[in-house]
Amino acid sequence: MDRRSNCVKMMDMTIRTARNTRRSDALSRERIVEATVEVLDATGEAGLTVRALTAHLSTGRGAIYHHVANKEELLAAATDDIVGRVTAGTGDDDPERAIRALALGIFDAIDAHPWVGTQLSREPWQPAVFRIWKSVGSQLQRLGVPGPARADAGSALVNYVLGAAAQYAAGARRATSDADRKAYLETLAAQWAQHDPDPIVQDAASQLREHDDREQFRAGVDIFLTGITARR
Amino acid sequence: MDRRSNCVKMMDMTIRTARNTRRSDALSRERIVEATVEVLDATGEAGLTVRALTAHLSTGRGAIYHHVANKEELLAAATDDIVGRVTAGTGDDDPERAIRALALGIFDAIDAHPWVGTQLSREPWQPAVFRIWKSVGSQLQRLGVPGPARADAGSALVNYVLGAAAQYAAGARRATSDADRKAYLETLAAQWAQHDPDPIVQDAASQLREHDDREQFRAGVDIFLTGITARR
DNA sequence: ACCTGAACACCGTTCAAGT
DNA sequence: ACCTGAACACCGTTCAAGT
Repeated sequence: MDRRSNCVKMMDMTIRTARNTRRSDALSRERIVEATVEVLDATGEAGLTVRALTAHLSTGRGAIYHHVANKEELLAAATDDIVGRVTAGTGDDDPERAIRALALGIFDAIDAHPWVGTQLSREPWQPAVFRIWKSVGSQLQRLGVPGPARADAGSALVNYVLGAAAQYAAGARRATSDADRKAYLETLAAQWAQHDPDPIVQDAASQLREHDDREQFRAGVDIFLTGITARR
Repeated sequence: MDRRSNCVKMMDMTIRTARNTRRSDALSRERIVEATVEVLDATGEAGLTVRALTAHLSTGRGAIYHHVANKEELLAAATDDIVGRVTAGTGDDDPERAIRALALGIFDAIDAHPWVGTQLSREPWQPAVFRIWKSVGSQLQRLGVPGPARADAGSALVNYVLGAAAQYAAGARRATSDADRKAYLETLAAQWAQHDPDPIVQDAASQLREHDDREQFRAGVDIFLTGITARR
């Protein structure tokens, strides 16, 4: 990591000396957000420090404050970057299929970038969450859900997606590989079963061992869609 | 605050001198968790620092580490304290009404203690979340939802409740009074409406101005229950 | 205008020293 | 055994000084 960032720094210096111009990757809000995503993906939420970020960008600690107000804005911008790619890609003709695709798209984005799940449920009025509201709202309109009911339906669906996002993200953070994840759930199920003799818990523990997060998430979307269309 | 904590310290000293015994409020995990709730309620999540907590307890910074492993455990224990009171109080005969009461109980607890909402969606395997899972699971069983479907239904409902919890908590954190909250939503709706001419957004902005968080949350629970019973 | 990096005002946690 | 508080290894953010 240190080796690599020194190497990048040397390349920049060469370019600057040769052309005698501004370095080609001069700081910009865009470049900073891109670097933020890189640092978050590589080292997780705890790894995103201003020191780590500015080292990755080969610049001084204060430099980023010329382009973003603070770390919170940085996290919101990085999250919007990822979510923007998801909401841009849902062009299905059938509104119900479009909603499913949107929800699963967000699930998969969080699987790839767990920090997105944590960030989404932290601040309701950030751009990324606004994007999700807007997407869900327009599909519900196309589905024929009328005005006031649409607000309730949208709220239910968005809150479900964000809630699941945060929970699954925490799991993905804890166990990176599939094997780790399975072992972790196994231990947890055993703990539950040992801790509490209640048949509900015994049953839940055995379900936990063999459950598939993505399938369970999909089933939840179906339940809400059923609830929405049943009262249309 | 400083005045008050000095006063408490002096009282303790008097008691100790007079009786020549251990001070009456000797540290214990229970007392520490109680103090944590007090500090969180008074100053919010950002206000809970080990320094503030140990000052409130009139003790040294390191003292709490004899009773809890770290700050994360402290937050989980404080959250479990609040959620435990909610799950203990739902004894309705009708399982559907019991689910509604549980969900609204958690909503109200978060309204009173916004930090609970944030904490609940941060760590899926903490005691407080386990409590919620267990409560929901047993009511769904009484509702007649069979094994595998019950896991999907439980996951959907818990994720919805936790997602809504985090979103509303963030709102409650930002605006304490009802008037503040209304003014804030007003400003936000105006920003949306100005920022984006899309009719979906215009419509959502006007809904936002007059919407009631608690009613919307309740509507979401209804949508979910409809979805569950429609496929039973 | 933009960047640098030392300085500031904080954190959570540890641990030798006390009782 | 339990508590104390200085010390440690960090944070995010600011700002005078540079280019």
